[in-house]
This record gives sequence, C-alpha cells and structure tokens, in this order.
Amino acid sequence: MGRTPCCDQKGLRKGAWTAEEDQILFSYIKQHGEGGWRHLPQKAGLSRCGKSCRLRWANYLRPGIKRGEFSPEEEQTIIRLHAILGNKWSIISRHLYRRTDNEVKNYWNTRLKKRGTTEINSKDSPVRHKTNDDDSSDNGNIIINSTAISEENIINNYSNSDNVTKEASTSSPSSSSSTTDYVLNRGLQNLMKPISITTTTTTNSKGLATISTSLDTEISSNSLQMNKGISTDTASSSVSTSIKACGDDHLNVSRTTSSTASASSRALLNKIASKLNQINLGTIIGMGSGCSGGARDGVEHRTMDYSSPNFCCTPSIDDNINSITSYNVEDLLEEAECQQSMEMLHFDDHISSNATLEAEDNSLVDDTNTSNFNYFDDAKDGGQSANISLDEQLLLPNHFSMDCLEDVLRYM
DNA sequence: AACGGATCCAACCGCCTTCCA
DNA sequence: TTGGAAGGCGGTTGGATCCGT
Repeated sequence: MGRTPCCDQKGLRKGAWTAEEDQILFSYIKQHGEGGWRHLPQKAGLSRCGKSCRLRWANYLRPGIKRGEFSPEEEQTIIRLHAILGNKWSIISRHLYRRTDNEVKNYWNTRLKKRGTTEINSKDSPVRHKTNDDDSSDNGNIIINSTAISEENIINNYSNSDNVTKEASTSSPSSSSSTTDYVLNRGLQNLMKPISITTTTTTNSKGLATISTSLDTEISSNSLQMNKGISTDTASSSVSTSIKACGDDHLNVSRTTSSTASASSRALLNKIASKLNQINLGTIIGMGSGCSGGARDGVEHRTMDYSSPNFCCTPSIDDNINSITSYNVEDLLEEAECQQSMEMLHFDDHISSNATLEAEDNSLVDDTNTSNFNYFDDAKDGGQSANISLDEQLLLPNHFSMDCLEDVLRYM
C-alpha cells in the first residue's frame, strides 16, 4: 500500500480547523510564504500534518478565494468543461475565476451530478457527451453547427471522422447562445462597442472544412479608461482562427489577429481576442501561429508571440503570421490538457502580492521585475512603441471571466 | 418538539507525479 | 539513473445543517 499518512503521527489534530489554528497558519504563510508543508506545522506551532495545512490554505484561507453560490455562468462552464475533461477538477477550476478545485468538485457532486443527464446532455445542448447515437451524421461526414462552435463540437467532430463537410456559411447572430456571444454580450458589455462577430464555415473542393471566427470591436474611452495619459482612444481588432481537417486524424490550424489602435489599446484588444479565441477553440484545439498589430499611423507592423506557454497554444506552432501547421488530433488534445495543467497566474494575484499600481511613470509596475514591465507606459507617447515582454504575458489572465475582466478594468 | 433522511461541504486518504540530491 | 521527499489530485468520508413528517 501507499506510504503511511503523515496524519497518523501521534499528537496531530484532525477534523475541523479552529479560528485560532487558522490565524496561526495564515500569519505564518503570510510571513514565510507557501511551501515546505511538511515542516510548516512544526515551525508554525501547529499540531497538524503538512498536508492538512496545505489543504486548509489552498481551499479556505488563501486570499482571493471566491465562495458562495455558483452563478449560472460558472455552472455552465463546469458542465461544459466536465463534458470535455471529466473529473479533472483542478483543470476545470482554473477556468472558474477564484474557485478551488475542491469547491468545484463538491458542487458537481452535490448539485449538478444529481440533476441527471436529461438537462446536461439535452439534445440542444452543445456540451453533451458523444454517444454512439451521435454517429448518425450524414455518411460519416460531420456537420458543424456554425452558430455555436464549441470545443466539444470540434473534438467530437474531428476526432471521429476523416472528413468534415460544411453545413453553411453564415454569420452568427448576436442572439446566439455560444460562449463567444455570452462574453460579448455580458462580459464585455461595458468595455466595447459596437461589437460584431462573424463565424463562417467553408468547404474546399476536397470537402475539407475551414472554420473562421472573427471579432470586430471598438473601444470607447467613455467605457474604458485605458490610461490617464490618453483622453480619447478608439481601436478595432479582429482575430480569426481556421482549422482544417485533412484526413487521417490530422488538423491544420492557423490563426491571425490584426488590430489598428494605439499600442495599449491594441495590446488589450489582442488580449481579449486571445481570450475569446481560447474560449471557443484554442483551449482544446490549440491556437495557431502569431498575430500582427499595426499602430495608428499604419506604419508599425509587429508580431506578437502567442506561442508562449502562458497562453494555451501548442508550443510547437511557429510565430509566423498566417502560418499553417499540421497536428495529430490526439497530440493536440494531450498538449492542450497538459498546458492547462500548468500554473496560471491570476491578474489580481500579481496586483495584490507583487505589484504596485500607478508608479511614477503612470504605468503598472511589477515589483518582481520592473525592468520588463511597462505595459501601459507607451500610451503616453501616442502608443507607437508597445513593449510586449514575457513578464507582461505572465500577467495576462488565462482565465477570462466577467469577474476577471472587472478586476482588470478596476486596476486600469 | 423530536426524529430521521437528505443535503452540503470541509477535510481526510491514498495514489500519482514531480523534484532533486 | 534512481529513489526518497514533497506536492498535487481525485475519491471518499463524516459531521453539521436543513427539512419534511
């Protein structure tokens, strides 16, 4: 059997934590930081095992944990991701801003699970598990619903077919129930206007499908105060991802993003576009190539590297604009899952623990590495010289939700 | 008011993975 | 390369609370 539980040691308390124990643990970690759990109890003066301390900290005491009732949006996220990932609670929890894996797990087991399959796996739901009955697609070819493209659609469709045919070439209406539309209509409602999104599915002569999602946005200074150095600021951005099935369980993935704006707006829009892209396709399938950004004067043409491991991209994708790379489906899924398992940084975590807001140069400064972080600094000179560094990318939240967005806006 | 079943959720347990000497 | 230590994860438990009878 496994190793002897550390909690079996004599004299160690078990069960519910007292307020006094909480205070001791919190104070110790606040002073010394996380880690070294095995020796922490002795150093902190707690009669608990290290594991118990770690769990108590991770699930209860750690600052920033969101507790209480799950919102309908969070619930849908859990249902959607569980359909894809199964009981990968830690991965699912990373898509739920400030929720712990334990809480997500409990919520699933106590609420969602018992609702039965009728609601979750309803025929109209885009998140239902694939069943044998689902193989009733025409002649083995898969039809893609172009108004509600989801990870599940992509996974189920591509991983079970050699050919993909199109159903329609269409634009998704704003009333669509896709995740993208939710984000656009709810999460970004105070940030962008107007917003339009176009999803198209086309088929080439060989019967292979290309899915493209483009996002057009405009940022208004009335709704978003990007930087005190800018009085008015508008921007537009578009992002597109195309995925092509090419038989033998291989996909072609390409992604392009372009924007016209001041550098700060452009960076933000690229960030948002990136998140939207991840929500719809990138997280599971893997995101393609790089993106380009143009300054307001149209002169600057810059490539932004989205292949950083801090984005949910397949690391092997090169940075060339419009590049197309071929992948094996299984490799992609494995890679995507692996990347989601990586430690992600929350925006507010950096703000609260490591960063100082509004430094002398009116920029957001990361205490841990001030030399490379000047995300908003360029706004003062008209946005002609964005400096996109790795450190900056670390600060970009990989979990895009309303809460997260609100935090971002709050700190801007 | 008392009882018992249902529900919730914090915490524990054991296995697995990662790290490092 | 290897083995032990440490951390992470998912399944499960058990106490507290809720609620209907």
